[in-house]
Amino acid sequence: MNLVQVIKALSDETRLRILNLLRQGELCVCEIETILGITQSNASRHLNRLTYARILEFYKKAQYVYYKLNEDTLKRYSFIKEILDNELIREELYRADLEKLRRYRESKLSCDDLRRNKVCFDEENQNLFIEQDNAYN
Amino acid sequence: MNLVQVIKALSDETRLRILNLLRQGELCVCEIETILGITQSNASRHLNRLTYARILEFYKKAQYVYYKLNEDTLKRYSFIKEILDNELIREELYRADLEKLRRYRESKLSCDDLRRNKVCFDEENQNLFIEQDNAYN
DNA sequence: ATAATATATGAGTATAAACGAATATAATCA
DNA sequence: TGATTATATTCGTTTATACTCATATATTAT
Repeated sequence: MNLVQVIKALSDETRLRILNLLRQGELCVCEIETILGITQSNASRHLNRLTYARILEFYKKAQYVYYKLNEDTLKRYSFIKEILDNELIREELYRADLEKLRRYRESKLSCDDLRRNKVCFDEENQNLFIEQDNAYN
Repeated sequence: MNLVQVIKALSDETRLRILNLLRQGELCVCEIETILGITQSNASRHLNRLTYARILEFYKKAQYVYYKLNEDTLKRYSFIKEILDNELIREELYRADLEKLRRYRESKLSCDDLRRNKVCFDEENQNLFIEQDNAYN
């Protein structure tokens, strides 16, 4: 892994959004999907790319895969830390994502709830809302 | 210009090589081409891209266009400075380019000489060599 | 064992990026 | 003025990237 490859791994908005979330602590794939409003396969692919560049690492627990920042890599490439700590916060998009994450955590809902109850984020007011299970789900 | 766009501008090896050279001071396009061994149109395009991202700026003097780092942008995005100051030097490719630049400057040849005499860099020993003008050039 | 769920991956498509060759433009020199 | 030179740009091609939909895999729950 050389410098250009690391920078390329950072040069995508969705991947920066993922790193922005994971800066607050580990998350499983379905949490990332839901908070960012992206498809499952898209989330998986971006997570894979960041892992390949060693910017992320993961561990499996039950049926979930938890991703988190690879601290060794952040130490080695201090400019990544600089971006995460000082640049992301300057743009509204990333601040809004953090707000969604905060509300999700505040709700005390689990990843299971997210899927079972089809929890979504209302794009207008950023609030969590829950569609209860019904026969057609 | 937002964060992703700046990072994308940095996510190419040739552009990093250009920035690496310009860290040592301004250069005109033909000097960059020759030292990096890339085509004129390629050099021009990458310089344009870096200028569009405000990482570079330029001024014209006679028939030449001189490019240099935009210090305001480097102050604003300190991670760029971090990359230029601490990361490039770690990889052989960029160190070799700096050595070519040093030899070029040591030779006291001008940009005019570079072109008129078809100065090239021998890729094996990194030395400058000069093909004298002749009727077939 | 079977069904359900979380995640990864394959296939196809659309878009972006990088490049070389040729041409256009603008400045200089003879 | 006409030729030369430095740089930018256009065009066509190739490769890389991002995305969706569908399917595969693996784990859990019943």
